[in-house]
Amino acid sequence: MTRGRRQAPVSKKISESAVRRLSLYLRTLEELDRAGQEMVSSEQLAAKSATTAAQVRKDLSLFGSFGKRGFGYTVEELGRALRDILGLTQPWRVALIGAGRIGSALFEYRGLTHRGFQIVAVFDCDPSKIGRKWGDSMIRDVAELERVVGDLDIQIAILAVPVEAVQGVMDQASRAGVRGVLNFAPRRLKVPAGVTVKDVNLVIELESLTFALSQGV
Amino acid sequence: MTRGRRQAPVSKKISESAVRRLSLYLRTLEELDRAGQEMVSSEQLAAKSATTAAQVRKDLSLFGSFGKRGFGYTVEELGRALRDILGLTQPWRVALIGAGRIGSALFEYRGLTHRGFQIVAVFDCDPSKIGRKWGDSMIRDVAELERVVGDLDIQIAILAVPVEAVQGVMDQASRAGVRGVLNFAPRRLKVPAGVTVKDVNLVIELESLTFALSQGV
DNA sequence: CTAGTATTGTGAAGGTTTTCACAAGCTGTG
DNA sequence: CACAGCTTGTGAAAACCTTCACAATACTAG
Repeated sequence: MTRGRRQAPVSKKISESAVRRLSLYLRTLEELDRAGQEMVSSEQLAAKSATTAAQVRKDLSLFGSFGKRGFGYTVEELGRALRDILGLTQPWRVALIGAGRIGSALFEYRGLTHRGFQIVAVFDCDPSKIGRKWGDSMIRDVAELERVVGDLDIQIAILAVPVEAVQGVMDQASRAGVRGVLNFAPRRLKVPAGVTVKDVNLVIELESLTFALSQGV
Repeated sequence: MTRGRRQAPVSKKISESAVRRLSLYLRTLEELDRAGQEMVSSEQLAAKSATTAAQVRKDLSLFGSFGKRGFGYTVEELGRALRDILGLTQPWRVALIGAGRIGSALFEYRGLTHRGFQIVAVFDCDPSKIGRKWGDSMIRDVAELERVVGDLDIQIAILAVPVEAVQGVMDQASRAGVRGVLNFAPRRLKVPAGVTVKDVNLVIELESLTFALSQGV
């Protein structure tokens, strides 16, 4: 073992919220890097990520020791470490399922490719859409999902289909070997073990907003 | 006080996650209602909402007592109670700021109006978009934001603008009297006290997904 | 080389959320 | 009416997460 950064203590269980903060830290670090800053303290990282210095240090300590006592963290080095922890050193190959409004917005969203998420295939079940060109890929029939996921080595699926269709599509996707899913339909999906799902649900966000607003009255 | 349901014990602090679960329960109840079911047990509600029966009962007990021992909850009555708690008895008037891809997808999204969120004004700063018709409203210049928010009695703003512009738009919105904000731009907003912000950030969702996937290896 | 300053990394304390387990209470039956 | 069966509502326990506080340590200046 070198005197450099230590690796993760053991495989502890990491909380969802800790992981989300790591993702925030990474964004902050990228901003600092663009601004040309080389070192950052837990204090500053916390201020820019809306948390506390102790929380930052605790979160990082779950994975190792990345700073220098008395001086803080190297922006670039900590960024690399976080990318490593979050699994962002490889590019991820993503299937977008559903070429409606949400699908279209996601397809155009630059933030995804910029972070290493490549949408390598788009699917729909509407015959009037299948065959149309989006960017330089073509909208495919969702019936081909199983074959294409294998052929293109796709690991992640984004489900942007109507709620009635989503469980069926999910079943196809998991049979095809997709291991991670970002689900925009407002239904809790049943998935086999080994498949991870994250839900994005605007109504829940809005309702937690209206709850807060009504409380405040 | 009648022998009916009791009201909230006192004004305790309610956790964000509890509120989000209430929103989930409400959706489950609406599904059950459409299916014609009249009663539901905490057990069943939990199964359909991906949590535990004890959690359901604890969450509800934060606000009062809505069930009948030995029999469970009346689907319709509990639904009404949850709508009341979440502040959904009034319709909410929403401004959509940003008429790009995301804005467009949100504008078309039926789920919002269905839940009582009315998009009563759309704004952009791109002169080529201002004046265009979307549905039966017109895209307005974001410079008019302050006046229109007052005139139309808007309480909530959805920010679907580029990250560089978002803090400026937020400042305008809070000056205009908006009290709740759903922010799609990947930047933590600074807001005056009394304004509540919820962030929606796809990159964080995807990165917590890739974290899980890389761990699983 | 030593003293001084700054900031990390981390056990322990404190706080919050979830789970457990059971008394309380409702309804149908005999 | 009394009893049996079932499910709620809720204190108490357990698990989990955040904050505190300080020893360890890296670097700079003298």
